[in-house]
Amino acid sequence: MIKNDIVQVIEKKTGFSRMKALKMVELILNSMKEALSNNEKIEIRGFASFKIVPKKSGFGRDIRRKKQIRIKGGKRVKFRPGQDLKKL
Amino acid sequence: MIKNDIVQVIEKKTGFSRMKALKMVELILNSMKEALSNNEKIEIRGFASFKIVPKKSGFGRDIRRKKQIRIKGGKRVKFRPGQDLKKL
DNA sequence: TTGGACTATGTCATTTTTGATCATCCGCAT
DNA sequence: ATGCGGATGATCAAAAATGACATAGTCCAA
Repeated sequence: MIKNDIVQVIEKKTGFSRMKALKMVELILNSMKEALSNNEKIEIRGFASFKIVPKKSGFGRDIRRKKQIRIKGGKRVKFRPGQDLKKL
Repeated sequence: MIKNDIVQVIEKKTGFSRMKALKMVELILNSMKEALSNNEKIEIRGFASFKIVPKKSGFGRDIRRKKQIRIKGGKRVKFRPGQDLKKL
């Protein structure tokens, strides 16, 4: 499923034009991205929760050169599936 | 951020009633849940991708009894943040 | 429709998650 | 506004993800 598939669902279920449906999807995704950008957690019961956690990883590996690589800290988005997504 | 926060964004940006805005959010989340239920992966460029992967974990732990617990296989939803969510 | 931009894949060592359970906290439907 | 059902945190050991990079594959804006 890609973004356009979701847009089509909106079109069918609401009768909106493709552009209007696309706008709906973008609005929702953008508001979620913005919340995460502000280090805010998101919790949607029955779907999932997302939250920002500090990144501590220290090493990785460059396969080609077969040597370790230093990984800088930062932030990560932690995802946790909600109940509905656990019953799969 | 909770579901209602997203609904409010839709209300403001579109002028929809709360109920209509809520319906939009539900429609989108449900279509995503349904896709995952069908073992379908979801890929939204710039946001994130979700896909179903087999659960292989074999052990867990019961704190109270302090002993290992066998964990049965199943499915998991793997989440990968898109580019926009990595620039946080 | 097309190509530019973004994602998947494969690799290794270290970091992080997983999973059951209970109590506490909180989303959100009524 | 309330309460019910769902989510979080803590715990430990084993299992899986992370991260850089190049290539192949694909999403999606114009």
